[in-house]
Amino acid sequence: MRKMILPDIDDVALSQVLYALSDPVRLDVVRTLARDGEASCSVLDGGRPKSSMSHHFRVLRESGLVRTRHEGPSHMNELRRDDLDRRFPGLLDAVLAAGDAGPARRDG
Amino acid sequence: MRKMILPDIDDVALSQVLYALSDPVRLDVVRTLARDGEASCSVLDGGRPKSSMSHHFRVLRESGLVRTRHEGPSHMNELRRDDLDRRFPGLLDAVLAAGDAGPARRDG
DNA sequence: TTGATAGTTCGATAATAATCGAACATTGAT
DNA sequence: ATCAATGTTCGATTATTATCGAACTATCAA
Repeated sequence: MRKMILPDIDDVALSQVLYALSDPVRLDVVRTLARDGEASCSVLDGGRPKSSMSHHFRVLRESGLVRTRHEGPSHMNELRRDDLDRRFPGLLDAVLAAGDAGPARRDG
Repeated sequence: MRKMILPDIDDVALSQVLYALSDPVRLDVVRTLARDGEASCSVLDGGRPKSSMSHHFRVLRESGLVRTRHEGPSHMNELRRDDLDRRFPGLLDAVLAAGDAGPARRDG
């Protein structure tokens, strides 16, 4: 396995973070991490194939949203809250405050 | 021309807004509108083809970010700040506070 | 070493989106 | 009606991304 990516938060572009967060699967991962503190990849996969999730975790890492550390055979993920709050103040809070990702109304 | 799209802000999903903002061209339009209040499409095109910009404006409208009104032959665009601030409190502020879209560091 | 578990990487495919020229529509002026 | 200006829509192309099986890597236990 190649070295884990952990970009300097100052090298991350806003567009990059917004893009990473714009995918419902990844947004759901971020929400869960915000609520639960940290979790392994398998806990967060929602039944999706490992290869699909591995892709999403890579996007989350490259965009500075998530840090992954190796803990035995599993990988524990956590939000880079401090880094993000410093680099993009209020952004993560606003995203997490938005509740679920779907429309606020169920019907018209 | 078909009727202008102006979705109820409650029908807009967070993912949708984040996606719309994740494109540098569209993010730049949003920044300009936040600074200047309103502007026509041609003022905001940055030299790009009209058809490309028309696509971006449609994405911005469909995601609830921008409202377009017809003013003579030109179309004036403005941010839906109040709607957005109510639906996603703090989000637009955080995005606009982030300064330019690129990495914070020019070099390493 | 063998096996089980947890993720990554690779490769192929399908889906989505960006780009942009050309044709069309709308407005306002002459 | 004709013309110029402003955008939209259409259609085709290209580029990016999501998805996922299969092969591979790493870790731990027996």
